[in-house]
Amino acid sequence: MDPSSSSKDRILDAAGQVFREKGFAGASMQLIARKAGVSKSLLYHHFESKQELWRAMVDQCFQRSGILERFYSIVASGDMRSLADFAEGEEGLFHFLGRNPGVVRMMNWLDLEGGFGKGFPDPCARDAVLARIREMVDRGVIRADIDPVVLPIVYMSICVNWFSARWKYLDWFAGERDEESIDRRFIRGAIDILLRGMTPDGKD
Amino acid sequence: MDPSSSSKDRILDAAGQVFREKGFAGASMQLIARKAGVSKSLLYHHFESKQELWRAMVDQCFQRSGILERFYSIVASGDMRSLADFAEGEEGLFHFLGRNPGVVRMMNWLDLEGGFGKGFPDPCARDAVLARIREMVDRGVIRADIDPVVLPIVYMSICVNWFSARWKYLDWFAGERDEESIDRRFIRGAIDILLRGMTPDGKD
DNA sequence: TTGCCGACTGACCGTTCGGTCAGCTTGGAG
DNA sequence: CTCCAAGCTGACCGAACGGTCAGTCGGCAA
Repeated sequence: MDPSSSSKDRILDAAGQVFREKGFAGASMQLIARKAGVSKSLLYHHFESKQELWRAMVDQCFQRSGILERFYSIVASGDMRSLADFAEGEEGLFHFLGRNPGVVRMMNWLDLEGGFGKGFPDPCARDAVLARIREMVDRGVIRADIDPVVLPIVYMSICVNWFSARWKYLDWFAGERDEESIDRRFIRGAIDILLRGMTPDGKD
Repeated sequence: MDPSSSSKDRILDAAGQVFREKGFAGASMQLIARKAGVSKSLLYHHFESKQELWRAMVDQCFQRSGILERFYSIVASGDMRSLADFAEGEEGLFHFLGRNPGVVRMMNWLDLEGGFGKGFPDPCARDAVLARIREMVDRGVIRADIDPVVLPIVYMSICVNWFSARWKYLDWFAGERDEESIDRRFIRGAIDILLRGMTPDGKD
């Protein structure tokens, strides 16, 4: 842990590591303090409780990664000409999530342990997402008979689950050089299935 | 908790409820014992440790749901004439998982907390799954240029994540009668996307 | 120099954790 | 009836938990 940064930042970083690895229930304040190189008491000097530290770590995780801005700019802006911008491009959400596996894993803990922390996407994202999808349907880049509610959930599910369960599938990708190239291959393959479906000619 | 069943079964049932809700780290033997209506000591009479109880509960969960037999019969048998049998039919894996949300949620805990418990799909499933996909490609029911490794992972991801995060999306499905009909609508929509893709005519 | 404040610590609190153990009850075999 | 094993319990253990608190320290303003 970098000793030059402020102790509060070091605590947040350590909390990020421990919480993301073990979840809320599995993490202990002792371990976070040890990883940050400070006493346990200092955690309570900067944060009211374990839940408060968790919340702060979630906020920092979202903020530092810029996922919310990225998400809303992709969803709400009008400059998305095709699905490629949405999913396939290096600047698309899928690759962005792929470049931030920690955030995605944290999102999975939020799903399972529920409760505190704002979660993502938050409730107010719904209308923006649905409006965007409806617009893309109007422009003909998304099939009209697709369920507009199901689509974003499927999209998120694939990404969120991958970064929790990928360790189970590492040996399925025998021959790949490293984990990063496995990630890339999975994302490319998943986007391909999402865009074009698994059947030939889009029919069963 | 049904008092007529054996105490060991009551413990396993209670462990299932608590573990699935709180995960391994978040669950306590005290609470499981209380839910089962027995003393904590009895848990240790029937099971060596907390890990052993977790493992037994995972086994019972897999066995009772019949998910492994179902999975291997779907994957390995030759009587699957089309993708409909694999995914869309009421007897397909997707609907089967939808009818067993507890198993799916447990699988998500296994993914995140890693470690003990055999997990699913187990490593030896890989070859069977890949052979099956290759055969379906040969018969022309799956596109030849699809990544055969990515497909089953995407498939599992959608299902596993849905039953962990569905509480976040309940209000996205405004107008649906109950949670069961939401599940049905999601599964139908997700299978539709999986089979046919989100683009019209299967192209971007 | 004094006073104050925020950063920081170690000792400590009550509680709960996973786990142990001696001993009680019960029912079937001999 | 005796015996024994299995089912079952409450009291208990040391460790770890989240959290508190009195107090030390360095820096800064007056």
